Amino acid sequence: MASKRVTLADVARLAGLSPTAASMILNGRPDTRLSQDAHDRVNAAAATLGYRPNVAARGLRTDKTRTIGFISDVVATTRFASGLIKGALDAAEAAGHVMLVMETGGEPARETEAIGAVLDRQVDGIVFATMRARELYVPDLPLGTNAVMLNATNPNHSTAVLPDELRGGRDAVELLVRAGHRDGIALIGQNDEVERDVFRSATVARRIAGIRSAMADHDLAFIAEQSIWLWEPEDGYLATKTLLDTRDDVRALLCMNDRVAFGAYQAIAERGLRVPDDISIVSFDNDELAAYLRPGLTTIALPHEAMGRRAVELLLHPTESGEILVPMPIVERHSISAPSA
Amino acid sequence: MASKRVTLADVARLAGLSPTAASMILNGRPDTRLSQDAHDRVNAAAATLGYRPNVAARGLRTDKTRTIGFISDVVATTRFASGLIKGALDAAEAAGHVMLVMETGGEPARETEAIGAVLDRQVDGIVFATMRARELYVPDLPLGTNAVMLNATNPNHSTAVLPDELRGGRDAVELLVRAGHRDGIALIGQNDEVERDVFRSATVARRIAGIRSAMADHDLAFIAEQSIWLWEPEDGYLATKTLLDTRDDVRALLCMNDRVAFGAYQAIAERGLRVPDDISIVSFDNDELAAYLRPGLTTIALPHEAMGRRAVELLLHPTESGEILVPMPIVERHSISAPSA
DNA sequence: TGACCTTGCTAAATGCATTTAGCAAATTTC
DNA sequence: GAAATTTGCTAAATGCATTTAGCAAGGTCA
Repeated sequence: MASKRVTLADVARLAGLSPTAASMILNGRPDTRLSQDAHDRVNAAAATLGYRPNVAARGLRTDKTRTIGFISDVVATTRFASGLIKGALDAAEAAGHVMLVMETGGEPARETEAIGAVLDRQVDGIVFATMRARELYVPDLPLGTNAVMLNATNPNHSTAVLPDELRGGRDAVELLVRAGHRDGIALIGQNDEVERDVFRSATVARRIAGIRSAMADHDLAFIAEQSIWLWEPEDGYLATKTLLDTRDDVRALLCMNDRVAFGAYQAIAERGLRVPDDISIVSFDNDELAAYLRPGLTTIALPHEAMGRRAVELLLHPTESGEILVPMPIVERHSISAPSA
Repeated sequence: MASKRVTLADVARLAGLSPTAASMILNGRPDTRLSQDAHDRVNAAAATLGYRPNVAARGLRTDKTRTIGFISDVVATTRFASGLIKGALDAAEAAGHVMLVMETGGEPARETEAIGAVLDRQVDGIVFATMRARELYVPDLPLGTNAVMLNATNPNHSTAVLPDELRGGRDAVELLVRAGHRDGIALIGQNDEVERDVFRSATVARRIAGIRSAMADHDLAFIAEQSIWLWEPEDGYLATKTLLDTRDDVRALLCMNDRVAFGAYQAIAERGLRVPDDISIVSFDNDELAAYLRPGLTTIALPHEAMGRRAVELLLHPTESGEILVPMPIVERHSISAPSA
């Protein structure tokens, strides 16, 4: 039959002391005047019995549960941003916390329910994450609940961990320029809606702002901008196909993400051209696809894991607030070469 | 200032009744003899105050927390199997439970720690998941803790949710046969280690067993078997390239997974051949890649979400035990056609 | 009218760890 | 040697919901 749980009282009894003493010793209370002998006896007793404090009972008293809530729209669900969870999980584990994961599909009702559910379990804080960085609706939280936004922003909760897209956008252009590209650069995935922000993402607008500012700094202009609404492989394929139908002076493609670049590869191959000899490509995200492509795709990575980690660290130790910008690593593979003469 | 939590006592006071009455009414106890009037007053009071039971306090008493533990090696982490989590999360939400997610990287020490952590939080049950279905080491659990294996097996915990790979393997062959393929079928990804099982996966051995049995039923034989160790795009590319170098009668490829098939597409395109006109391809997993490929890849899907859902349902309502085989859906896209004459 | 139910409700115990208040013995201080 | 500290430890309260045991008022049966 199920062996009963070992309680603090059991430990105290075995050590020949009161639960009070046992509690103080096991929690390492500093000012206590308990003897060394008492310490030894309690520690020994706890060890022999394999004592583990009941988190519920402790939480009832202290309001701390070493548990954090991770509420996201579709992060866990989708393969795109699962790095956010991984990073958060790592940081939580490192801090001796566990994570309650919830998905709301972005629906306000489920979101409210999710917040209630984690609050009922007295979480020490909540991370709100979104897949595509955007302004997130967050119902009022009881005062004193701390929260951090992950890949999201919200007017009521200023601490937000975001990728440094402005810098990332600049880096993508720099990569091309440094390889010698000046003419024949086209942009695939430009999108007014995105530039005007809001709908899709709070940060992708910055990506393109970075791109444009770096282009301007180098006195360059795109020879074409293929605007597409969705950024899936199919869209990238079509846009690139159209582009190649129209012009024959394309030497480099700046794709708004790796899935678009994936489609661009297909269109380029179909035309009998080669990456990077005929056309260089640089892109964003460092999706798993980027490594699978032949040749490997050079891309500016979305630092999902680092962001997830940072969010949890900030939740547990709020050392700074406001927008925390995490650098986007440059992942160089083989899709960029010097332009052919 | 932080508004105090509303407790059951508050509700009782407002309703002019004892906490006992309030508790019984809110929990819908059947045999109670409390008046309709009392019911109404308590419900009204709970509603006006926005009362939410403290899960820790309740758990202390009842040992039920409406929380389940999801312990995996690298499932959350990796994009491959995130569907397992999604399905589990859905089922948990549907049952009014929340999920504590932990990742152990497959390390026994972290695994033991994770089990301790979720047990400390009095979870109602634990789902143990692995990315690649395999026999999973699970430290002893206190008796009475229920557990189900997800995409994994374990001698001590018989309830295991697995994909029906045997059937899936057969279906892949059927797809080819039904399209008219009899000759010129090659297998990419055969691997003795896998067939002998254990190391890689408890279920992939069944996949290939299914393939072989269906081939035998139709009196067919592979014209070639390219054995590869890893099943990544690069490996599939190389294996297919080698195959095409050796023979020119290849009409159909049975790839052990979509990443291998992805590599096969690359090798086929490089040779100036076309899918499916020159070579049909069928594969396994229904990785996101499968939809991105041109033409779309027909594949036997790993039913991750359905599996995750099933595992949680079984954990909460153990209606059956042993191996629960979840069917692998056939996802038909455009990589199979009748063999050219 | 007295024994026995019902009905409608509540007091108090319980689960477990933490924490406040404080007691008794030993030691120090003047 | 009496008063004041210090040392070492504990009783009891607390947080919150659930649950067992049982009470008082009104009704029924004979």
